[in-house]
Amino acid sequence: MMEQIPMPMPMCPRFEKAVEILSKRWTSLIVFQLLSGPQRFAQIDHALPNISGKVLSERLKELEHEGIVRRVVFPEIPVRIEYSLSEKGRALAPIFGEIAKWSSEWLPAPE
Amino acid sequence: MMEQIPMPMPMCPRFEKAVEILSKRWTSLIVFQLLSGPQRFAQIDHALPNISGKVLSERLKELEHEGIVRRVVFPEIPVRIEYSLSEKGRALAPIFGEIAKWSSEWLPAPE
DNA sequence: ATCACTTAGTTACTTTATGTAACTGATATT
DNA sequence: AATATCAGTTACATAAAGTAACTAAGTGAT
Repeated sequence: MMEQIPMPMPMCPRFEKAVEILSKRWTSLIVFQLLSGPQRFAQIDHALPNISGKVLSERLKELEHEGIVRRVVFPEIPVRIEYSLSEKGRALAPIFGEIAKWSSEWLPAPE
Repeated sequence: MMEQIPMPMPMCPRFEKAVEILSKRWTSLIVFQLLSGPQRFAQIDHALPNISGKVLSERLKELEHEGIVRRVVFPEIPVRIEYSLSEKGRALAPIFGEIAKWSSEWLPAPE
């Protein structure tokens, strides 16, 4: 007998896309790190101690492509490159605010 | 010469843990799906059309272990197993609210 | 001139995570 | 007896991420 499986509500594609962006490994932490201001490659790399340069470089490209991160080249010697959040990127801040609230309410404090 | 890299603020470990949970592939979508009420394995599987049974089963175990998802066995024939969110899990709702807001403001609507 | 050092990455290679399809076992329907 | 259900598991293949060495253009030290 065919059992009735309730037809699922199709998910909003924009919401799905947002989740896809945010739940790619490292993306959220990179954006969160950039919320504290423009930073250079090595700075971000050091702030997120276990990320590899390879993946950081991939993620920054993807985020730039999404219009969330800006990349500005200062032709000094040696070259200086600054990564920062666009308005679209800064608009993600309230999401992190809610994550912070949830984590402080529901996750155990480390001794 | 050793250049001064500003010492990064160490990230709050609870916040980091929350991001780790939420940014594991599929986790967010599973939790979001369960926000609409208790559901069985096959229902969740059908609602998230590209997830494999294997990974769904892994994620549900992890989320149960985190205390976010509850698993209740009804010893009917065939057995019925219901997955639902705990209070800790339902408390994640505001995060999804903010993601929804951001996505409707900043992501292009599909034609 | 040569060596060491900088920045912002890239390359080749390895390990881990995820996807795919077939399969399980207890029971029911046809 | 064959087929179906549910809630998964298993073996195998592919994709993603981690690791360490390397690059180019230039500076400063020896």
